[in-house]
Amino acid sequence: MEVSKAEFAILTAIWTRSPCTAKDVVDRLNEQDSWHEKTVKTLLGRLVKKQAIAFEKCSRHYLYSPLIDKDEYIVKESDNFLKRLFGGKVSPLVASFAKSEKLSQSDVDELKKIISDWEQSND
Amino acid sequence: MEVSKAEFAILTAIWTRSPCTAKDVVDRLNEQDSWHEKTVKTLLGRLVKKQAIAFEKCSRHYLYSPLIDKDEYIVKESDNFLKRLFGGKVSPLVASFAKSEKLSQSDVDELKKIISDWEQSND
DNA sequence: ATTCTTTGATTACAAATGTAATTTATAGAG
DNA sequence: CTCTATAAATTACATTTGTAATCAAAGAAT
Repeated sequence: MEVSKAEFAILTAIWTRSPCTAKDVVDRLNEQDSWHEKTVKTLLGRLVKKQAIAFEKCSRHYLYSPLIDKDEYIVKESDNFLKRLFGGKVSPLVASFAKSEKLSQSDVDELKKIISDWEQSND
Repeated sequence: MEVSKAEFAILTAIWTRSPCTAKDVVDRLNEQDSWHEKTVKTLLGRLVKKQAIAFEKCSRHYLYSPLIDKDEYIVKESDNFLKRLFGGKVSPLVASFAKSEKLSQSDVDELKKIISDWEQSND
């Protein structure tokens, strides 16, 4: 199942805290960018149709909840992306970032931590 | 400037070796997947219109070349992707991969190499 | 109970995308 | 010099996407 970029933004807002109303989603999104309420409603409908989210009626308004797991979805998306651009591996992406001076010391520190944790659990 | 996924596949084939003919692109793509010649021609046309590639006539057929730099484009795309899904940083992506058991020993080795190179040039 | 207001449902619509078929021009064959 | 095969240009068309406006139903206010 595929969600578009705009739909993904909606989904992210729902992942943040759910169940939530359409209004909640609009408000949450508008902390960052400006979304028209009608647009958000449309996208919520599309996400429901795609079975990415579900809703339950609560008197006059709906409460939306995710049907797909955030981590799972994000890993799948990342995997697709890496396949398209980097032969499916993370390191070429990191290398590319390093090469274009987009790695900070804190990025590197975090990477080192991730690696040491990985090594810890892979002995 | 934006290129779609299908257009990106074409562009990648052109980056591999250029200048090259439409036929070259089709052949190169068909080593992996199956692309219809007409589809490839359409996409070449769209890439020309977007000024992502250029062509020069060589008697009856065209020779295509990229107008945008591969590394630059890939970094920009990666940056956009990371912004959308990971707050713009690489480490959360790597962490996500680690968590879902998608990191191999060789990936980790490569990451360590990238990090040590980075530290070398950032003292 | 009737009207207003809010919220979900339906409809709209252009641009982008994937996927090709048809038309046209032209280099090469005879 | 004419005909044909091939490559590029043009046209096609359904689907997806972004972005809303309009329609309809159901509580809330009076």
